[in-house]
Amino acid sequence: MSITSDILRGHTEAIILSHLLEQDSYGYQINKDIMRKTDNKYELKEATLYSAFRRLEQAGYIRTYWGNETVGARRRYYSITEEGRKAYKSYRRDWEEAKVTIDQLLK
Amino acid sequence: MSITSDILRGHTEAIILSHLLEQDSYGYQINKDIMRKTDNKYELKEATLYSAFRRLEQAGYIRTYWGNETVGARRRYYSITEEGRKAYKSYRRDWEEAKVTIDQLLK
DNA sequence: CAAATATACCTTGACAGGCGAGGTATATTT
DNA sequence: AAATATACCTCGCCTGTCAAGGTATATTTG
Repeated sequence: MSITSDILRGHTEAIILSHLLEQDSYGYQINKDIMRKTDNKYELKEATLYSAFRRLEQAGYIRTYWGNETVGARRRYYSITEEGRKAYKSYRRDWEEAKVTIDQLLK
Repeated sequence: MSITSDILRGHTEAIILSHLLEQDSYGYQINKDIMRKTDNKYELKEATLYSAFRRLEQAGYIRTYWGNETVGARRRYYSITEEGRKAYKSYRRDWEEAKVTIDQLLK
């Protein structure tokens, strides 16, 4: 793991939203995807993930529904809302700007 | 202000160390420098700054001494230690890697 | 077949960093 | 005389991360 909690902080929600842009998904899957995508360099801890889901739902950025699995454990799916897409875009702009600014400040 | 507290978090110490690489400085000046460098887009709040100084000193990354001003308010200067330089370099590597990873995760 | 592992969900409470709000003191400007 | 600028500092709140714990089902392994 090379990304600290403090760097992670503030990106969690955007990372989740980004994933949901592609397709609806559920917690366990999102978690695995992130690890796979980053060659296990980055792991969203479960507690972090679920608290982020709560915030995103609260904010109206995602909606949730239960999957209709007949075998295996039940899955709670999440889908991004129109508001969520806007929030994602806004976040992306902020991030591009923040990167430049931080780079400046680190010389 | 375009950088949120959550994005800022985790960069404060590195930003301070980076400033001290150039030359010894003091709190008020560092604060002003950062605002100037970023066209007021970024401000390190005083409470944030001073608590970071405490942590950096605790960690042995900076040393502190009082300036010998004869007029005006006294100044507490900070200088970076050899350990601090190492920490800065380590941080820089992490940041370069984190940028790539976060970009990946945001697609 | 019992135990371990994988899939899948969730909560609680501790911790740490950012920062609003407040404070002190000196020098200059209005 | 009051306001502003320079310069320092502390207290306590807030919020996001996460360790540790829990539940339930299905599959693999010894």
